[in-house]
Order: sequence, then C-alpha cells, then structure tokens
Amino acid sequence: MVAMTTAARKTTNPETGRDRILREAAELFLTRGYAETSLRTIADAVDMQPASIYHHFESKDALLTEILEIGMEAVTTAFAAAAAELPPNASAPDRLHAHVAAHLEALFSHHAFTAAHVTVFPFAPAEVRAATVPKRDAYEANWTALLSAIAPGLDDDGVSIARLALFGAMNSTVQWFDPANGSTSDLAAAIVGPLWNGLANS
Amino acid sequence: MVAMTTAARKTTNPETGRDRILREAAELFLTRGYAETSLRTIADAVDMQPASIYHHFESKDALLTEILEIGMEAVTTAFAAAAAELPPNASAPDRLHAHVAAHLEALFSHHAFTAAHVTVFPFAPAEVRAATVPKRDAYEANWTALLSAIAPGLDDDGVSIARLALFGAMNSTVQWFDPANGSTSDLAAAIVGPLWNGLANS
DNA sequence: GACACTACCGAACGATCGTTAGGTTGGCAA
DNA sequence: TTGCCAACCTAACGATCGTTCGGTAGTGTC
Repeated sequence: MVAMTTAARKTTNPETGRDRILREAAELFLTRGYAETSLRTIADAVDMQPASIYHHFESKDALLTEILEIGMEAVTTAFAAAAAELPPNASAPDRLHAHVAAHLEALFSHHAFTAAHVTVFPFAPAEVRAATVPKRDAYEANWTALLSAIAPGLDDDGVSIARLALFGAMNSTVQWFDPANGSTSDLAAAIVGPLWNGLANS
Repeated sequence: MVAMTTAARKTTNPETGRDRILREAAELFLTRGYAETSLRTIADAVDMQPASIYHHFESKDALLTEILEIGMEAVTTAFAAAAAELPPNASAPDRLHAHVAAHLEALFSHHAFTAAHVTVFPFAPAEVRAATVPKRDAYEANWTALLSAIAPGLDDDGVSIARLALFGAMNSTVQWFDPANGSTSDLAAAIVGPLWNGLANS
C-alpha cells in the first residue's frame, strides 16, 4: 500500500519529485507569500512528508533561491531570444514591443518562477536576495541599454525612470492579466502603443 | 525606574502609544513583510511588551487592517483634494499630472501606510484583504473615470489596462524613488510626460 | 481618600515553525 | 544474491509564534 503510491505517482506523473517540489513551492510562495507558506504545506502539495524535502534541498531558503534563479534565467533567455529574432533594421517601437512581449511571455509561461521576483523577492531573507541580486542587475542592464538606444532624447535619469516605470507596469500584469483573455503579444501592444505614441494620441 | 520610562516617553514623544504602534508596525510590515514581522519585534520598536499591544488592538490582523485603511484614506483624500484644486478648464495632461502627483505625494508622505497596499496587501490574510477591498475598489473607480475622460479614444479594456499599468508604474516608485532626490511633482512630470506625449517624442 | 479607568507589565499557554536523526524501501549494479 | 544508493518515511527537537491571564502603577473623579 505504501509501496503503491510511489509507483503510481511515477507512472501518472512524469515530473520528478524535485521538479514537482520546485513548481508547487513556486506557486505557493507566489500566492501565499514565502513566510506564510510552511514546508508542511509544500509537502502536502507534493504528497510527501516535510522531512523528504530536505533530501532535495538544503533548506527552505535554498529552495526559494533556486526558484528565483529559474525565473530570472527565463526572462534573461527571453530577452536574448527576442533580440536575436529581430531584423537588424527593426524600428524602435518594434524593438520595444518585441522585448516587452518577450518579458510578458516569460512572465506568464514560467509564471510562478518569474512572478516570484515581483512579489516574493522584496520580502525574501537577506541572504536569498543577495544571492539573486547580480542576475537581476544584469537583466536590468539589458533594458537600460535598450531604452537609451530607442529614446535618445532621454538622459540617464529619464532612462532609469522609464525603465522602472515600465517594469512596474509590466510586472503588475501578473496581478491582473489573465492569459485566457488574450495573447501576451496583444497585451504588449496595448502597453507599448500608448506608451510610445502617448495617451494624447489614443 | 520603571515609572520613569513612562513619564520620560510622554514628555519626549508627543505621539500616543497607539499612534506609535500604528506607525512603527506599518514601517516594519512594509520593510520586512507581515508574516515576517512578529508582535515582539513591533513591541521592541515601541518599547513595550508584546501583551501591551493587545490593549490597543484586538489582534495582529486588526492592526494591519487599520494600517491599510489609513493608507487608502490618504490616497482617496489626496485624489479628491487634487480634483478640487484644479481649475474647471484644466487641460487633460494637467489633470493627469495633478492626480499622479497627488497619488505620489500621498504615497511618500504617508509612506508606510499607503505603500503597504502595494507590497503587504497581496499576502495579507484573506479576512484582512476582504475588509479593505471595498475602499480599494472605490479609489480605482476614481481613476477609471479620470482616464476615460481624458483619453476618450480608449475603450473600456484600454482604460483598464492604462489604469493598471499606471498603478503599477506609480506604486513601484516606492521601491526605487527617494524623495530626497527630488519632489514628487517632478517625479509625476517625469512619468506623465513620456506617458502623455509618448516615448517617440522624448 | 476610596474608586474607577487607562496604560502598561511578567509569565505563560498551546500551536506551529524549520530542521534533524535515524530508519525503511524499491530498483539497479556487480 | 548481495550490496548500494536515491528517495522517501516516522518521530521528534528547540525555537518562535500569536495570544491570554492576572496583575500594577499612575491619573483623574467624586
């Protein structure tokens, strides 16, 4: 009886125990918060005992660190892929749209992992944040370069504010946009359009 | 010696015990998170014993509920005040700027109370969120009305997306803008300018 | 000068937390 | 067939959590 559950899980779910923990934990952290989610809750979600999680992860903090790293890798990869797919002579608004769409697509396809950066990261333990900060900085640098290239009229402060405001706008979508109601590309267009041309022309 | 501390606090700090708890708790919730902040930490910050907090508040949840209500009242009042101060024939971008500036000013002057809505609210206990939702909805309705008035070219979905993206942009400022580096009115101009005229013209 | 009341304190409660120690099992390698 | 190892288990640890109970010191009232 005890033996059956393991075998049954193996056949019905190809996801390994480790990946399942990562995914379920990411979703729980996202919806309930890090401190609000106990290891016993995570264990319940993956049909395990709390102690079993320690076979795969060193600690609860290490679990969160890995989740945040997966999320940051997803958006970083998406940014690079969008840049690679753009024609060399793409217009400024096209480039902006492509990268916004890529960010949003990553945000919703690796939803829990990337969205965790928006809501979980600020309250993560200091050591966890410190471990993830370099990768976050690198990703932000991509956007700083993009925005100064396509809006040469902005000075450094203007670029910073534009980037941060755009991040704020994009990342807040995880709290209100439902992918069932439209593509992330359309959502990107709905954000980039007014932003590029101005509300004055909408 | 024990008696002195009470007298000394009374004279050096005009803030009552209750208000002090509210303010310190709001700041701690904001910087550390709700679940991450224990009542013992709050008690330490106000030089009290944990049990004493229960003389002023029914529970930790009730304390957070009151903090969120103070914050929502601040932005609601600021919105109404901005509307009242505007000349009847103010231009659309002027109206937008005035309300963005009012929101940002409230965000930073009642910093911890209003900012708590951005970062603490999503993970607050369900009962706490339910108690605050009506006032949040009412505030959002103000913005929906404003945006549809000044950007008549947008349909309902467009207004919603514009409002949510603008909220995302404004509220994210609590995580990166330092009021020491400039006025909230300038910050509002830096956000509204590109948004209204478009990045294309920046 | 007795009384009530506000504002606090000291000590403790049961519950829950992250974590650890020490098994057990099922499948693969030799 | 034996031995090994990854993947789990049961049980419990000490720490910390929100909360409660029963006080006490100071202040104003009659």
